Amino acid sequence: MANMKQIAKMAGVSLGTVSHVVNGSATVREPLRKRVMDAVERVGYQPSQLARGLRRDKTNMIGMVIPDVTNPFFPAVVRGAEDIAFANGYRLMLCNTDNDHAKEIAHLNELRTYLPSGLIVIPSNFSDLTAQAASYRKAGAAVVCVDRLPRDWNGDTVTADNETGAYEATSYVLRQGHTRLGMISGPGNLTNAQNRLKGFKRALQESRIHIGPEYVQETSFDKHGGYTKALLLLRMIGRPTAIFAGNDMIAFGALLAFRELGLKCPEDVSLIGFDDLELAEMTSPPLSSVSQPGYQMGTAAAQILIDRVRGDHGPPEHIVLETALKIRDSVGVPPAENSERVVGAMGATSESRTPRRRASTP
Amino acid sequence: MANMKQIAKMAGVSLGTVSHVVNGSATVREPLRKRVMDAVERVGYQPSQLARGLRRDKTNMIGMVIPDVTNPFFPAVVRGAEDIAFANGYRLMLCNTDNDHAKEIAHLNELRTYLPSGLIVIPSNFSDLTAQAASYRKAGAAVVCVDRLPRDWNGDTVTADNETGAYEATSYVLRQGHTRLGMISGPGNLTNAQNRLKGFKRALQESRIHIGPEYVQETSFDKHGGYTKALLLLRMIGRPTAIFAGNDMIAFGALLAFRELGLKCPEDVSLIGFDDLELAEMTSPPLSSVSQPGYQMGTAAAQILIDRVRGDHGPPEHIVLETALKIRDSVGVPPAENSERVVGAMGATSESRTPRRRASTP
DNA sequence: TTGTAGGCGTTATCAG
DNA sequence: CTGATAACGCCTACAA
Repeated sequence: MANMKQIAKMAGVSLGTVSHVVNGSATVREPLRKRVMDAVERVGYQPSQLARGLRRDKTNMIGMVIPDVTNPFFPAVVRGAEDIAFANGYRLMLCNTDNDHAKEIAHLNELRTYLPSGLIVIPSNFSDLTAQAASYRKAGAAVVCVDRLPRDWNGDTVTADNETGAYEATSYVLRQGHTRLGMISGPGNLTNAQNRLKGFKRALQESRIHIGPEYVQETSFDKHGGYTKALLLLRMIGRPTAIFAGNDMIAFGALLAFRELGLKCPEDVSLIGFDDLELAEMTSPPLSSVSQPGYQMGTAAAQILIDRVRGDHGPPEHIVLETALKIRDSVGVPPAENSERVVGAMGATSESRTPRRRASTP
Repeated sequence: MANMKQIAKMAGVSLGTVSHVVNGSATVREPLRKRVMDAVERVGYQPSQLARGLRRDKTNMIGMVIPDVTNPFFPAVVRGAEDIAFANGYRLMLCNTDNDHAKEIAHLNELRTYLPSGLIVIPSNFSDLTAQAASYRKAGAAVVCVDRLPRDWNGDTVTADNETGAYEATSYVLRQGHTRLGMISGPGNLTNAQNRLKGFKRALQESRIHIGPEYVQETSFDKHGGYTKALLLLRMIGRPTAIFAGNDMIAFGALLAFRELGLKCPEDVSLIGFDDLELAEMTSPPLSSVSQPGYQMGTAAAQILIDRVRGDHGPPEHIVLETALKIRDSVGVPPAENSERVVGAMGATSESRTPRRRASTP
């Protein structure tokens, strides 16, 4: 690959002049400039990002640290970030933490040796990024947190308005006449799960509806958790007539549980999710859900990051994106009180009937 | 961040010695070695990947170029690659091409200036990577293609056994008694789509079943394409009693079309997909599909790449992974011949009822 | 306006 | 076995 020295020789100018025209760091007189540009064109010269990064103490890379690309909500965020990054000449280094804080730290430590311009992080469970972020900032790199926030986070953030979204979803369910609601919430230490729970409770409160603590179950943000907790909720005496799932994956799991118990949705139980994944409309019945703008979360985060790199030293930004209630067919009116069919008597063996994980071929 | 010079000073040795102990490039006597290691530990020294890359003419980065992370099949591949990469000290730079060859080329060109160890690419439509790959190889970087192959590709490959998978799926459908099959195939220029079509045709041939060319529709690998083409197929006189979808997204679109036409699956039409996405079991009815090991495709690709970097100069590897037929509920016996309900009379306005794209919140 | 030269943090070569 | 020292490709004072 060609380098500046070669271009300089070809154009009959000094190496420094080449650098100046390439970077516009000094006005070079037209004839020289043209000679340089011609040489650049001719050999398709591109400056080495490595050398440049070494010299400038900063590369055009952005570390993107997420729990798991395989989790259907995150790719949208990644894609949004990549689009903005690419449009501005930045590249994304993708890291999966599996929600493991140790792995997260490991990634952050290694990433730093590439001198990225910044980090876009969807924190893992129990994340504490303050120390790491401080170290990155000292090196002139920006760190923005997305979707959920680590403990005591004081930097830039991009989140969805989880509380309002949950509030609206719950209110909608209440308006259909339900009074015994259940919630299958995400991990209690995740701020997004916390806020959705808060919205849920606020809506109940405003309607002066009380539910026992056993109606709120906490689990991980996945199908298996939703399945297990839905089973639990539905086997209670006085089972909920509607369930608010902390996210769509949980809702999908709940749907599996409904199916297993022979309960029809929404005739026997109503269900509403959060995320509005692309496949929510494919389930049976099509899932009502709170849509949150994953792609925009990514673009917003990348944009803040790039602004910071370009010298924006203002106070921390806290972008909160709106959610939107997406009504489909999974919420109906509550069943007549006396129609509650007892289920779950046969449930003793249900542990072994857990939904299969993704099939794998050797 | 600490550098070698500082470590050298702390340990009271020369810079070169530090390099030797860090890289094991020469045996350093124990006392010295220990002093160096202590200093390294104390300040948490990590070598600059930038400087190292500049010097070695190669970094520990792997460019991962895919059509779109947002497409549910690809994240598994990415994840597989990232796991192997991470375990070996490599990082992934993720690039989305949107199946646009120009964008693909742009990515490859820019990536090169980071001197990656190699590239894992899921080629775009009409991809021709021969020139680019040659240039990468000349620079000592490896290039492996995954899932589908560019025109005249002669390098390492990792693919699924698409033809066999499609053959088995089709045979299974035929065994249920169907004789009028339709196929909604992926883009004709994609090798994976071609091979699935080939498997489909081979199964038909072996059963001596002939279908007119209008029973094979080609479209893009997405829900919208599946929806449109399914509508078309189902409005034919003598419509197929079973449809083989080129991938699950197409199948999902077909399901939407069934729903719109009031056709029950599998009573009125059977359907089978390809990919076995995690959400195939959530649809109504649960979708039978050919499962292909995306994660393993990623790990295999990364492993080949790393082997190459480590000096494996053998002939091109062509890894073909097995698929597995996943039987759920979307394939049944064909409906009685005279029960074909005419549909589609009201379909004139259907263009406007296209499935919505993902909702976006401003 | 243009050129020169030092140095970013490493690795690798080559004396000692 | 250890220590200088010269690149790697680029940017940026500073000098001309």
